[in-house]
Amino acid sequence: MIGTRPFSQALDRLKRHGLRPTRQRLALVKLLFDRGDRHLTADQLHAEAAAAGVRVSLATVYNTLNQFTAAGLLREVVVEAGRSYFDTNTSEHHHAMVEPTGELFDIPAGDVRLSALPPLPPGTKLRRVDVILRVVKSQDPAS
Amino acid sequence: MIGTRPFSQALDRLKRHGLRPTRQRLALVKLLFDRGDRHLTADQLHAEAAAAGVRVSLATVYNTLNQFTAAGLLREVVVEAGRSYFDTNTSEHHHAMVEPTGELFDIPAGDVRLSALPPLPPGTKLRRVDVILRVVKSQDPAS
DNA sequence: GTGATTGCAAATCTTTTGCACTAAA
DNA sequence: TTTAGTGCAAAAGATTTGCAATCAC
Repeated sequence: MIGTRPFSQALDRLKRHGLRPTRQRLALVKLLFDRGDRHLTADQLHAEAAAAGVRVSLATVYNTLNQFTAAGLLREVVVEAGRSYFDTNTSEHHHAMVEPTGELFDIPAGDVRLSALPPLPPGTKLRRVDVILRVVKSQDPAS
Repeated sequence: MIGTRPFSQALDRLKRHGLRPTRQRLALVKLLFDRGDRHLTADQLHAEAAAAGVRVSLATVYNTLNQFTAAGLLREVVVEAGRSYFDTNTSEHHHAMVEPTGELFDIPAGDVRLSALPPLPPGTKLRRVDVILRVVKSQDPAS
């Protein structure tokens, strides 16, 4: 029965990461992962939940996004001063960000070639590399 | 007379960018540029000013940093969710950021080679590329 | 039951803004 | 003078937190 698939997928995803499957978490997991790769702020997800008839407080959305990130379900993307995006794609990749709207697009890791690593600050090791292409809507739509 | 150099340098820098040289701006320019490349938050600069005996309000520090950035004297760097750094190095370069302290180090642009540009979102043109190496203090200081 | 989770409101943190006052040109 | 710049306090926006009520196990 295909209709039950999304539910068990969401449930499995939570269980796999040791998160108790509450009504709110199940709903948020579905909103996040049922529609491909997404970049959402807490506020956007909260609005989506409301639109979908799911009652969740904004505080719970924040807490849940942080838990999901800590559990490895999501990745936090910081490209603008006062706003955090949560990315459902946790595999290695980069981002293009459209100014000033803040829209995000994925850039496959393979599309950006980084030379041999530059010297790191002493006593540190590399955890991750983020490449952000900051783009603007071009005045000339033909170019 | 060498003693007057820093003063006229600060004054020139402001004049060159069409900024009226007030007592506060002169003091902030000196704090920012007399000590090599720096990455500072508004709060840090405000604290430095206070320590140096310069009376400036935090609001003025924020406004001044934004004006300096708009005038091209500084560059804003966003690497952490709720905090903006201002970089006195406005030439092309990248950053290494130490977690979780937030310390920033410059990476020369030449140390990172980017392949041919990946396809950009349609109707946009590239404004800037930011590369952020996220590093952690290594447990093993010898490595 | 018992401990984890939620909702709400209040608190926190960073940054911006309104407005009367002060200083630069 | 005239206009730009400053300080203060209040406002704004994003995020976190304290605590009582609720839910999963």
